[in-house]
Amino acid sequence: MLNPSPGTVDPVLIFAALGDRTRLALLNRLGDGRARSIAALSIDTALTRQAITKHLHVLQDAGLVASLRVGRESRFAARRETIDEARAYLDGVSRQWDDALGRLKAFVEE
Amino acid sequence: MLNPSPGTVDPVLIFAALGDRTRLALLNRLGDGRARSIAALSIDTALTRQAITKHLHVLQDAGLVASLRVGRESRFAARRETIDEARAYLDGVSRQWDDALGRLKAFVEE
DNA sequence: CTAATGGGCAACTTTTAGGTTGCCTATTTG
DNA sequence: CAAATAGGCAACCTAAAAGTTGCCCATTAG
Repeated sequence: MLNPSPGTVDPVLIFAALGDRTRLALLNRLGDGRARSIAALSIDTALTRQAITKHLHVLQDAGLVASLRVGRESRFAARRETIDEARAYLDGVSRQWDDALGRLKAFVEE
Repeated sequence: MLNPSPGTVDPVLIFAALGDRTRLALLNRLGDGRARSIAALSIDTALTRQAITKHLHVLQDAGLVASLRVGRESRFAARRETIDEARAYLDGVSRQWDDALGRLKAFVEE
């Protein structure tokens, strides 16, 4: 039904997609669960429709949004799964680092 | 004692810093809590020492690592706080999206 | 004291990301 | 059907990122 359901995505891709102000703003707008057309997402932004289109594709490649063509418009909606995947990754990092006590001490000693 | 303790950092900066394979690898190596010199972090990587240095500075600007000069070497260590900040941000996004039920339905209706 | 090691700095090259313009096609709508 | 709307595609332009090389300075080791 939707476009890409890429099971699991490379965390680097996800973080890179999140590391841009415009895309983070798009994601936040889509965070209300409503699917929106490219045109709808392009108003209220200084950028051109094509720029927004590119950003949406980056988000889609990262699995953060999915698209569906409806008539002449293509609607984009946020995907929870991938945000959760990013969270899980950071949780893993955090957990790994938990075991690493005495990190500041390690600054001094060799 | 350490270099920058930037209270709170722009999420975009953090995600952008995480969105690079080399930097994510560096972070993972530092995730054991040991502080390492640039030279130490440069072996086992195809890149030059200067390239690694640049990546470390990007990580530092994002608050993900801190550095301390010890004699002739400068040691870098991971900072838990900023990873937690990123986690908190994603938690917020996730929580916002929780309220958004019927997202898929919204694909069909206007 | 003289190597050798660890880094900083700056200039430079190359690749990629962000963005624009122009044009063409498909779908609505009056 | 004609005009308007929504997008796709491709070429192009910049600016920033990633990486390199070269050189110089500080610190440590023989």
